[in-house]
Amino acid sequence: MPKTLGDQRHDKLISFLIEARSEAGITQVELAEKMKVYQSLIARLESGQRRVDVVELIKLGEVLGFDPAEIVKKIANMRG
Amino acid sequence: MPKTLGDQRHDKLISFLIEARSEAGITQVELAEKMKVYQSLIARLESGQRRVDVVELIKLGEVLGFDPAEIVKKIANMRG
DNA sequence: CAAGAATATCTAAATTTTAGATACCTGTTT
DNA sequence: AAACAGGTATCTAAAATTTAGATATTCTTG
Repeated sequence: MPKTLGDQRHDKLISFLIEARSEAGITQVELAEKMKVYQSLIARLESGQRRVDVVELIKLGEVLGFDPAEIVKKIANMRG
Repeated sequence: MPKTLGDQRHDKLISFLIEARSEAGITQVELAEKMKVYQSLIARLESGQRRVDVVELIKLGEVLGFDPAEIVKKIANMRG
């Protein structure tokens, strides 16, 4: 298992991303298409088996319509 | 070379991180110690050969004393 | 220019990520 | 209840990335 994983903040990030996709009303397959990756990758991402890099978070924000800085602010205030 | 690399936003992120360490007045070795990684890893990071994950950015903010949300906001407003 | 500090580069091993296939739900239709 | 469908999760092997550690290079500053 990757390293940053298991960190509370990573978990929070993940649940935020899942929520964001849900609110955007699109499926993993659709999100994958827009991000030009495979659905299995999105599944792994959302199940916390993969880290999210900063630029990727920004891209996800563009696709799903959320403000990446917002979520960073939220999770930054948690204890690791 | 990693994927997100070469992205303008990644480059901007990197230069911000370098600047932040410089302002914090610590060396790569010291930063590495605080982050519990090797100096070579910090060097790779700062030379843009490695992605920065979201939780890592937050930790860097804690160690170097910057607001991670701030930098995300800044670079999010650039074109990829 | 020498000495030391700081940063960069290299390599091989370890870890992680990926595509692609396939399996697993959870409804729904017949 | 069986067959189907849409959506998500899991598996595997290959590809890509990351890492530690060693070593080299590049500053500084006396």
